[in-house]
Amino acid sequence: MVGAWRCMACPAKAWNICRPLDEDRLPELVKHAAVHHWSRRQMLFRIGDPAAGLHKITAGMVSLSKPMPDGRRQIVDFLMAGDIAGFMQSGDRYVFDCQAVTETTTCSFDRNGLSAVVARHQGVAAAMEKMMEDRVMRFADHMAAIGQMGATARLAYFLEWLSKEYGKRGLPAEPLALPMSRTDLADFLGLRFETVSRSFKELKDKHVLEAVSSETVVVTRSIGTSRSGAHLN
Amino acid sequence: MVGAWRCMACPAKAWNICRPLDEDRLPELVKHAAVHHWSRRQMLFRIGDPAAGLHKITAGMVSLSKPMPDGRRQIVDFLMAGDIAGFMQSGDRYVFDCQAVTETTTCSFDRNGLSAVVARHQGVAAAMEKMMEDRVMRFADHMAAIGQMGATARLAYFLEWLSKEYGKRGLPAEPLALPMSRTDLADFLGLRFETVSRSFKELKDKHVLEAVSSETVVVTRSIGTSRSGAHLN
DNA sequence: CGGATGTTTGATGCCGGTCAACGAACGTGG
DNA sequence: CCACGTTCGTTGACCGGCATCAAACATCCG
Repeated sequence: MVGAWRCMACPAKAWNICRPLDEDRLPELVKHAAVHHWSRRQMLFRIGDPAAGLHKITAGMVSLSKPMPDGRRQIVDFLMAGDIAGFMQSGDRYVFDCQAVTETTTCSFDRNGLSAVVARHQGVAAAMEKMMEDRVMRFADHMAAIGQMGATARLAYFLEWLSKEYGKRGLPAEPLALPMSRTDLADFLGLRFETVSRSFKELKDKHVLEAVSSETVVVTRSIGTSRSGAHLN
Repeated sequence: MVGAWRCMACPAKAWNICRPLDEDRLPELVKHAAVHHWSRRQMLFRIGDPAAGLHKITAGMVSLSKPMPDGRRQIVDFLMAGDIAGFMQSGDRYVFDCQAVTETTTCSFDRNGLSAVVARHQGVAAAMEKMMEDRVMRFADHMAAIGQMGATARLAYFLEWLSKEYGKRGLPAEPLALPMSRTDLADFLGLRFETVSRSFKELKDKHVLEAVSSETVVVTRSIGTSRSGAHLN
């Protein structure tokens, strides 16, 4: 349970379901919410778990993934401040694994409570719908990247996306923080972690990137227009 | 414009937006609809076109795809009887290319007219939402297949999916019709058409398939459990 | 029949997967 | 504080799967 006064300081207040609610209405939503904190690698939920609630990320990053029968996994998305994890469900079960990539705080909503708010506020319902649409389009883009691009181009596409996401949230994109491991990145891009590492090297050699550290880089040339690695695959 | 009496014979009546409407309510929806016919390879709409309407497929098959800057394309989905193309939009523009794979007939709805019906009927709104959810999950599955599976496993996964889709619609799944070209299949699976052809051969050699013709096969062994080609990639 | 289109099959090469070794960063315990 | 183990990222060597280039074949249709 959260006091609505807290929301005024919440960095995710300006996004999706909270955005359309003014100070008077916010308590309706907030009374169904609780702040949670998750440590690195902790699972927020697993595929097949009863879909207890939705987690709106207020800080940090989580991954959504599908495990494969042979132990591999496909990370389908990285979610950041303002995004909501767990609103996708089949029956009343979660359909993805959700794992904290960094230390993460969430504002977690009871499903039924949120449904009530959605039913009462057109703006909130529209926000939910828009999130779903955005996710479909994003999945399609990602699918196209994995299906059609070579390794280096996939990485470039990812860096460009990440940079934009940081920009939307007012986070610094230069240097660009890469909080996820090489393995996470590989599972996201449909590659092995060694290949991800080599692709970083190629971007550095082509002077598209400068490495500050293994988890921070500076993009020195516009990736989208440089067509870097676009000849691959 | 369609007479509601026609709907009684429509094979797609039992799906999504038409399903929740009884004979009395159907005309509300139908007055915004028009039957269209599309020939093989014809574009229903292109990415970036003003999103004029939604096309509910009553017979045939269409592909949804994203063109890449270098001329390649990623087919993100094949839609069949009962599915709706064109409800995904960014602003008021279509976000995919939609092309007829086979001769196709659609029942096409004016967007504003449909919106009015959606606003008035909870069942129709729920149907739209469910379609969106299903698409997200399907895209995630497809992404995982492309990202994690080898060529032959991807093909097997596709055949299994197609078989199920036919089953849902009461279409014969044995023999299994493959109306799309090898190129379409390649664009869907993130492969080249030669590789698709070779993967078919491998499935035949492993006695998972029997080829009736190049566009009709018989699945002789359960693909899902055979783990065919699952060792690849 | 001849041309266009689509599928199969072969030969070859390269991208990325696999296996392995090494180094950097970090935490723990002596 | 340093020795040690663990985890993660990098780099190298090698190889296999898929792309590429090419040719033969099948099917359809004017």
